Amino acid sequence: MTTTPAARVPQEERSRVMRARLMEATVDLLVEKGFAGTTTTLVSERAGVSRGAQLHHFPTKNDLVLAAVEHLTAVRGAELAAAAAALPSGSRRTRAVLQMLGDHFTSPVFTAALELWVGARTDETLLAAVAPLEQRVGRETHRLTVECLGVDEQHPGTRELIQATLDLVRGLGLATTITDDTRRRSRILDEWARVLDRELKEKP
Amino acid sequence: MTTTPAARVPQEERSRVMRARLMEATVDLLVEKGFAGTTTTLVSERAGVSRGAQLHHFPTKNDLVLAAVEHLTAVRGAELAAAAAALPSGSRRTRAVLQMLGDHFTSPVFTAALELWVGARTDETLLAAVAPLEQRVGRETHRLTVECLGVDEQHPGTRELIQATLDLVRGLGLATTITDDTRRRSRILDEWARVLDRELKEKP
DNA sequence: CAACAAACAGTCAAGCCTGTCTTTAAAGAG
DNA sequence: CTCTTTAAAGACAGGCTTGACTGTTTGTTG
Repeated sequence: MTTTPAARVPQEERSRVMRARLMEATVDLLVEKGFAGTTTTLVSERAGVSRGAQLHHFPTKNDLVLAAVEHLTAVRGAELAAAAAALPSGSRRTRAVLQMLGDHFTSPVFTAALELWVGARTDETLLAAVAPLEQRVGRETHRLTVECLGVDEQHPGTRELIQATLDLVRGLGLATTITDDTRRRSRILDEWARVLDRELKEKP
Repeated sequence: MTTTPAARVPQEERSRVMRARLMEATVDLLVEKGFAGTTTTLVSERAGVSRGAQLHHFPTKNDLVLAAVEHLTAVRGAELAAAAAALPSGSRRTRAVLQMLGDHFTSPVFTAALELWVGARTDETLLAAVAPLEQRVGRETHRLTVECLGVDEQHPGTRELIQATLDLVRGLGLATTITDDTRRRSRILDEWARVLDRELKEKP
């Protein structure tokens, strides 16, 4: 035989797969080794892609990380939307929404995003790419939360309480990266749900 | 002249000064360049200390960073205590306490601490040093907040509300490192102060 | 004042990361 | 079937960081 006639994959598809493998390896490594520990060499090894191929698709490390940021953004959106769809209804809904947010902000995707935020803080180029994306995600998350809770954003104070809720879970997520205290988190969210229900129910 | 008889400093003092210079330079660089960007070479340059002297006091980078963590912890405590002492009394006290916390969690010391947290997440050794210190600081901050607000921690729910408040400002601090939106932060704290006063006043 | 120890200074080699370069294989077009 | 273009592979050099090493100055102690 001269060449294997079986494997006949169009180059567009090949590229897509390669890029996906590289981006996913990047996100994995962000979680595992942190931003600084995510070297291009490790990424290509982890992805099972040769260094040449990697540099063909992503000429510089920034190109790779930027692509990974976009990829991550998409994953984050999908994950959250899925969780929102599976939300129960009834009296415990507020608590369930908080649980969903809490889970999301302690998941690996959050960890990877955290590494990017902190990395972007001292990297001009990365910041330019991360900031707008993050703003979009933030707005989308806000919208989703409002929708899940079924509250009226026009009512004064409501918008701020939702924002506070999101900042709270962000803070909880950050704390979790160092010491994972699930019970503590749970109690806080219990109480927060109570406050939220009370404050928001008066403004239907 | 043979030697300048004027400068006669005991070695203990010299060491102390040198170490302090190095630790402060380290903290500065953490803010400016991030954890990964804080190289030992940069630190010695910034501190105006020779490389030899640096390695004499801190044989490895970890030794240096660990010392910086402790130093930072002390600074954080002092800063917060000072802010607490200057707190006004009266009806707007709750808001003032939140402002104090908000300011603290957006200050350079917080930024440096953030870099250490994130760095420690993927560095076994660093984590072992940061985690216990952070727990101490956390408890101390909690205690201080309770004291400033003058609330009764025994009352069910109060403890969780205080914890939530601290996690909220932590989240706000994290968000600020990417996009500094002072007005947004201010409105959120306004609203939270209102809620807090209402929730806590019922439990004197 | 003399000997010792600590503090300080600066150089050096090893290892790692990034990105360039050359070469080979595969796909698409004529 | 051949030619061109794109994808993939792997070696290579330049730059940077870390920590070890040698030598010098300064303080302390007998």
